[in-house]
Amino acid sequence: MAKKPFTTASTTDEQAFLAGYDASQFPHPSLTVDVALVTADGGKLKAVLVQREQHPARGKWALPGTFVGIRESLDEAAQRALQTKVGISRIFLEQLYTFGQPDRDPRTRVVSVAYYALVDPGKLTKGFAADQRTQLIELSAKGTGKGQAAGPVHGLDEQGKRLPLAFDHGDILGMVVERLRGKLDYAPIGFELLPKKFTLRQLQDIHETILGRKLNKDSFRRRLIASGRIAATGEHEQAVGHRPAELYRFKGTQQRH
Amino acid sequence: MAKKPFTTASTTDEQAFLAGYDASQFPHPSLTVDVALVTADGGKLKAVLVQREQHPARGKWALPGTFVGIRESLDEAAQRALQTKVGISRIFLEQLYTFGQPDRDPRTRVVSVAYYALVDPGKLTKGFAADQRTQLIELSAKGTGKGQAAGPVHGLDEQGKRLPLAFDHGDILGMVVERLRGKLDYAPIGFELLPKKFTLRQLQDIHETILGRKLNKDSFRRRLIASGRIAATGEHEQAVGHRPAELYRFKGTQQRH
DNA sequence: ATAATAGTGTCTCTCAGACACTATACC
DNA sequence: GGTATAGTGTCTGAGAGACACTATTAT
Repeated sequence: MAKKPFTTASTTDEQAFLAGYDASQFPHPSLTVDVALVTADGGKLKAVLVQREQHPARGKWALPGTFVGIRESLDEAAQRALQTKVGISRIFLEQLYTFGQPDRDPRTRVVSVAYYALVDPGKLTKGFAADQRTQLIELSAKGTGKGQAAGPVHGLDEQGKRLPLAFDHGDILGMVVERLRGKLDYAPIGFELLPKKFTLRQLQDIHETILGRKLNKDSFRRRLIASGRIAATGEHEQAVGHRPAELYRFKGTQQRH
Repeated sequence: MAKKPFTTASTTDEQAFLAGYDASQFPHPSLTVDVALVTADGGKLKAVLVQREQHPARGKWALPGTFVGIRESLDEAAQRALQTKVGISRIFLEQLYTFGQPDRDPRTRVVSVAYYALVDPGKLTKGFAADQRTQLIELSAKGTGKGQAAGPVHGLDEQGKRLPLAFDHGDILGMVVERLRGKLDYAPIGFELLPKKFTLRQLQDIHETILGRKLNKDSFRRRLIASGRIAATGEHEQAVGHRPAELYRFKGTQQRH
């Protein structure tokens, strides 16, 4: 086969594809989206997870997800999953990676397109008491900074005890942390985790939480101001017990250089 | 719905999912992989494309692809597509992004997991005369360097005339170029496009081809040698009409810092 | 010897990190 | 005034770009 790349077999396969193939003819993988809704609060990286009530992986924590409808795009399916399972919409949402190991779900073949979403924790705190199965769970992320792998990740309860994740969702969250660390410096990641107006200290806290290490204050300030991505508002924070910092806002995505 | 996130509807949906859902019950998207097999030759970025013989998009050029089998992983499907359609295997292969717009294929709903593969053009030249429909086509990539978007991309024939791409494959190749530019500095991209032993000049040519701009010779040499990712072999190129350069080899992926 | 590219030494500029200092709020 | 954090000015070291120079091969 290596010597004759274009065999009859490959040609008929191609023709079957080109002829307009009937999707119901042989078994296909099922297709879902799973969304890691991530936020940073109190120096901790957290995600909204749903505790499973049924086997398999009963009692373990899973990402909110849904099947992909026959007429909706993947982005739309991810938005619908967030709206339906967490009751939130109009937030930053981006495709991460597609997970398709044949044994990742023991019931049947399920390929899952994973997304991550970012949200200001202030937008999330209301309404979470409604369902005890859905909670904001702290993530354990190994390593620090851009170079190192973060996962797999697991959940942590209030006492720092391990909460197991369902299926390969620990791997998914590990890749989310890695991706956030990698894109932090050149994509509007940090701003999505803060209110519209924020101080440079708050933004630095977000960066430190994602990277898992401390950053230099002076260098961080200079770099962010020089980036042209934020603008001073002239307003200042209030009642903080010390000199109030100026509030900045994100100017929106724009090209540099 | 925004006020009450956890409605009865979402709960029953969850239960249906948890109960172990029958995949054949309602229509699913079909799932394929498409692979951009990319190489750099003569200062041009090229990809292996297949000219379509049938409608839709008849005569246009498409990425080699295949349906995802029910028992194979996505990576395995991508490898199989390369083996079956191009007759090549054991090369660098990495998942890119999953394309799922409902109208991307006019026949039926097809979600495609796109991959990119990198290969030394020396490994590819043999055997391409066998099928005229499968050719190595130059890519038009806009912009330069990391910051700028590259796509959508189209093909170019020997005379520089535009060759239209099928479906959304121009968008896929645009994202491939973007990804290569972004990962070039910290992932073993360049080495995969060269023989095992190469000169620094060859490696710099590869980088310049991918980025679409010239690089500083001195700085490039220092940076690559200091990176610790390559090792001098002591051998030199031969019969080049000028001072022969030393041959280097890639030391393999390893962590720094 | 000449042409052409490989490879080295050094200067400068930019930027991150570090440190010291001043500024301004609440108590 | 005391305390805590905001914000500024300046020095230093690392690394990229630029340039000049030397080295080595084929013709």
